[in-house]
Amino acid sequence: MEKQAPGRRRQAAEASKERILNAAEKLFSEQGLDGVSVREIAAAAKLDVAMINYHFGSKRGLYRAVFHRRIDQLTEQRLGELDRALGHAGEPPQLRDVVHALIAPNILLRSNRALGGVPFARLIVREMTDPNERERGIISEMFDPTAYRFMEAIAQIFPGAPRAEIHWAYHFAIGTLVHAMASTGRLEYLSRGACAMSDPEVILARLVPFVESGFEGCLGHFRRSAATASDRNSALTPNP
Amino acid sequence: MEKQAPGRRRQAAEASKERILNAAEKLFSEQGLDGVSVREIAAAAKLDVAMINYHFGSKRGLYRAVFHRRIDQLTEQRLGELDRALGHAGEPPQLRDVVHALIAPNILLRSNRALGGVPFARLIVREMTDPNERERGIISEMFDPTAYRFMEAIAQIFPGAPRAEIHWAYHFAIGTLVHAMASTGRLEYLSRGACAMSDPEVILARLVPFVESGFEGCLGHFRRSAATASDRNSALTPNP
DNA sequence: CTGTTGATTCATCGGATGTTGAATGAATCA
DNA sequence: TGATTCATTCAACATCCGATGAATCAACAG
Repeated sequence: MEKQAPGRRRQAAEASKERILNAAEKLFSEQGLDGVSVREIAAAAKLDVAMINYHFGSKRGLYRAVFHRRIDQLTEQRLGELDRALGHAGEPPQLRDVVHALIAPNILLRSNRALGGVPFARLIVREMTDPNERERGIISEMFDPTAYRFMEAIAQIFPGAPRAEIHWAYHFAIGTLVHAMASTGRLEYLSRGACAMSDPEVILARLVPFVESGFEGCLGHFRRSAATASDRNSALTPNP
Repeated sequence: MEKQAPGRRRQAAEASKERILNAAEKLFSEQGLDGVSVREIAAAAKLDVAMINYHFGSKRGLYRAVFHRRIDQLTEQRLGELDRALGHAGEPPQLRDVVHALIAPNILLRSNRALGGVPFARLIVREMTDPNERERGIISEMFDPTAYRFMEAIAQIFPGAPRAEIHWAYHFAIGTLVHAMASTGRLEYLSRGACAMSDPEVILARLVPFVESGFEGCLGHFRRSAATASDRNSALTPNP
């Protein structure tokens, strides 16, 4: 027998891990990996310090675990919406739908505590803007698969565009998205409260047109023009 | 006599401060405020640990000084280009010129070591995406004056646009810019080297059209339409 | 030359850091 | 029930942290 009733033991242990993960997610998002001590996290979770190393091996292990708890769900949401935007095969999708699929799950995440809420969104921003992110590989694990799929969708919409130009435009679009996820409060501060990031639909109604137009501005003149010989047949995904 | 020849004393001291500032700028940009110890900075500057507290009071004081050394020069550049974009009074400026003035100095900064180069650019990104930035106030000091002036220029181009919509679009534009300043290496990584951030002109030739189109997408339909009564006469800068 | 100023060095302070091994105790299993 | 597993607690480890007061030394003024 391998899959029995959870057992009060494992169940309690699992609850402890969740308490630690919740405290770590909140504190890491506010202060950064190096700005928080394991003692602070343990105190916030109302558990002993040693529990963190027992359950997660190390502080770094806990940091990784905070992301791992959310990765699958977020990736699933983004790819699901992309598939819906792609619709039936053969026909190029609408740019607006692809941009919405690219952006919406990440913005809606902010107001959905089950998906991590603002703390997890801030944490993603922290990791995405950290020049030492590579050595951890969390961003790659989280976003590489969706990135190439989204760029393929963009390539369908602008068939003549060289792959490098698609990468540039995609990079800019992600930048716009990341900053919108950051919730630094600077928009509210500068606008003296005239703007608020509390309603995700209010954000999306403005962010999606901005990014959509950005793509058009970068790639629009490739829409119906023929690709040059060197650009044709260049795959967006890397070759083995 | 108060302003004599510098004196070898002050001159040597000033050189020490510069050594510390350079080391701190590099290390803070790579590892963050909490990721670097004053001992590491002192070692990189080949000076005693106590020198940091002697010259800058505290670690926080050094952090602030790293920004202060660059603030004036950067603000001057940005406002100078904006003034040139605004041209002669009365006539609305070209959107492309305003966007270029908004973006170019920050991108050119990356390849100009005298302005801080990539390290200072990364440091700005770190500070801009930190939710605890407010308590330090560095970003406000650095960007508030220019922000309002740029938004006024945008308002001239889209006379019917409500101030809140201008704030939204400006916020998105800054996000695109900030991510481009980050130099995370992810663009190069995803594109397998097909794109590179080394040449600022290559970046600007793509980034400016992206942001320009973003503004158009958000505010374009306000360009020649009349403002509503509630929007008219609403100043962009805060009232006293 | 003499006394003073101020930059630099040295040693050290109290405390916080991540991590660990041993002890504890309760749920689980034979 | 008795043995065992394992989550949890406790105490401690070695190290690093930011900061400082006293000592040192050279440049400067008179």
